[in-house]
Amino acid sequence: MKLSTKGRYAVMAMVDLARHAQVKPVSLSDIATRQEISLSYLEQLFARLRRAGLVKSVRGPGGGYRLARGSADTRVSEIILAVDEPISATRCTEMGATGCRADRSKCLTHDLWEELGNQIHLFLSSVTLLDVLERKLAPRFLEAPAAANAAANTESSMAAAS
Amino acid sequence: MKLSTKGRYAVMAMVDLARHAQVKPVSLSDIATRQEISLSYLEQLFARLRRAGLVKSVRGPGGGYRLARGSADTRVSEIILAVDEPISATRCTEMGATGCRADRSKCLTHDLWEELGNQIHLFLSSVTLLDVLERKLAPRFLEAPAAANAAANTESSMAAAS
DNA sequence: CAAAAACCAACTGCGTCACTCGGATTTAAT
DNA sequence: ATTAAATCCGAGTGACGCAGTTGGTTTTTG
Repeated sequence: MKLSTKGRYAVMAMVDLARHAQVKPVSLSDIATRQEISLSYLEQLFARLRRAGLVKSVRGPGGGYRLARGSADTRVSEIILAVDEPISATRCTEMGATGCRADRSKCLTHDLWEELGNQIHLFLSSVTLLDVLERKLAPRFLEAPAAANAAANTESSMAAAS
Repeated sequence: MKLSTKGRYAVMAMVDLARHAQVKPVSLSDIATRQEISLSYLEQLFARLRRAGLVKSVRGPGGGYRLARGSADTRVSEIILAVDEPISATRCTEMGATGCRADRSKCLTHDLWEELGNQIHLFLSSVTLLDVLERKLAPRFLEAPAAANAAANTESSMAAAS
């Protein structure tokens, strides 16, 4: 999962859409002025979002976009995956068993990137548009037991010893 | 924290260095052939790693690089922060209280990106080079999902972020 | 019909990435 | 002393994605 400002723009726009599309569809020019994003750039982003089935469009005057599903059923990870094109799979990333698993010494880091991708996806798919609107992000990640924090800041001995 | 293939190259090289620098320093040409990375590109990466204090250099024939600290005391997050230049801080990201906090509606997503950055940094700083070598990555993150949530309250995660 | 909106395609300036080239310095080995 | 191995250094290059622009077309409402 790629993390770029492009995905951030898309999420900003989708949050704006979820916030203002209560009664009638929201035009992209409204979002553009509110979020200070270029209209044509928004068009490109929403073309992808529409193809991904995340929004529905209404053409003609008074038209605009609505969420295809509810704001509680639209996850941030879906938005980012919709607008970012899939990773280039340059070296070892994400290629199948043939490309990388064969040579173990070269791809010691493979598991690391895979697990990092899992973490990111886990976090972003745990947050819905409604969560962002209500500023409740990923309660599972904010439970914050103090013990975990202490461990997180001083785990050098742990990691080294084990 | 930016995630690019550049940081991945740096981590690959540093893992290779940690693996082979037992007795004598490791030359970049060795790493280049083993990891299939261009030598001059490695030179640029190691210039940054050296400036960041992660490696030490030995010049002349038989020279090369060593880890400045032990492999158990070198964290993946440090490597990535060393080679990736700081984020461009384009729109709202990471700017202080003045830039973004003022307009709440525009930056509903601010907390989301901040927390995502915290998650990524927390994960990558919990993995050392030794962990990668021994394929023990962040046992806390591989436990049962309920207990594995690396939780961070605001202060500690800010402190860890940088 | 006119205006508002979604649609669409092509192009542009810019920055980063991964890499190359051509050196210079340091230092061990002969 | 010479050679060669290595780090250092700066400049430049092709490709690519990002963010935006231009200039339309279609659809639909009033």
